[in-house]
Amino acid sequence: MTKRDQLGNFELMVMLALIRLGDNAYGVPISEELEKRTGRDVAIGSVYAALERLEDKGFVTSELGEATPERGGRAKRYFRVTARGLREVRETQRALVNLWHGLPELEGGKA
Amino acid sequence: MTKRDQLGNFELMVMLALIRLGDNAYGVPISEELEKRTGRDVAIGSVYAALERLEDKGFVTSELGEATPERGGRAKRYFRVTARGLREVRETQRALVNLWHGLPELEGGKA
DNA sequence: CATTTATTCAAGTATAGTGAATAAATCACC
DNA sequence: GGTGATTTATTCACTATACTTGAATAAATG
Repeated sequence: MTKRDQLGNFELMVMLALIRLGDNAYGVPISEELEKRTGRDVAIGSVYAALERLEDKGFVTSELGEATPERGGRAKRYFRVTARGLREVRETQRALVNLWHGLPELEGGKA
Repeated sequence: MTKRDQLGNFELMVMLALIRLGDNAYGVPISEELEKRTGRDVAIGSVYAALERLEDKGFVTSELGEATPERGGRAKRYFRVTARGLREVRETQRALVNLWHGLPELEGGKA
């Protein structure tokens, strides 16, 4: 019955990319950041799907960027994490770190 | 078409509990370890389901315990992580740590 | 056969991955 | 100044995989 709205693996990664990107967090750079730091291919569609779920859960908010930049292309939709979202990220991080802390098999993954 | 067999969030946690438990890794203590370190309720059925997926992926192996212990109850099924499983855990850990490394919002989650 | 300890099953919901379609802006050209 | 090509970005429809839950089953002992 618990409706806990936990973070999935990919959702957590998206949240972390979002935090790092700050004011420049929208679809494309989020995707690039994930590829760069994880070394895995990231389908952009997955990113948007995760962002939508996260917004539904109240972990991020979004707003459209300015309507007429001096380049071609559609307007960007900027995302930012909410206080609740940040709390949830910390919570998930804490759980993981508790689980792997002190395991000699997992050295080098430090902080 | 990519069949990458990545670790889900819960699967990762189960793997970590498995590593920590060593020779005593079977359903019940795995579940307890998870509850203890994450602070979240864990349905034992979820643990078994994850273990089965992990075994399918070649990340863990299992074998039945001795048939006649001096207590009631069915025989235990012991699990252990494979070399490939350990590699995958390290890989996932590395990706996460890369993503949160250096973010001031996430201090205190150290190693 | 009652009790204990443990695993398995079935069926539902949630999360993730993919490729193609659509949207909204600028630019070049006449 | 209207039209279509180009650019940048988001959305959609579907499929696949992961997770959850509660109840059922299994295998041992007293």
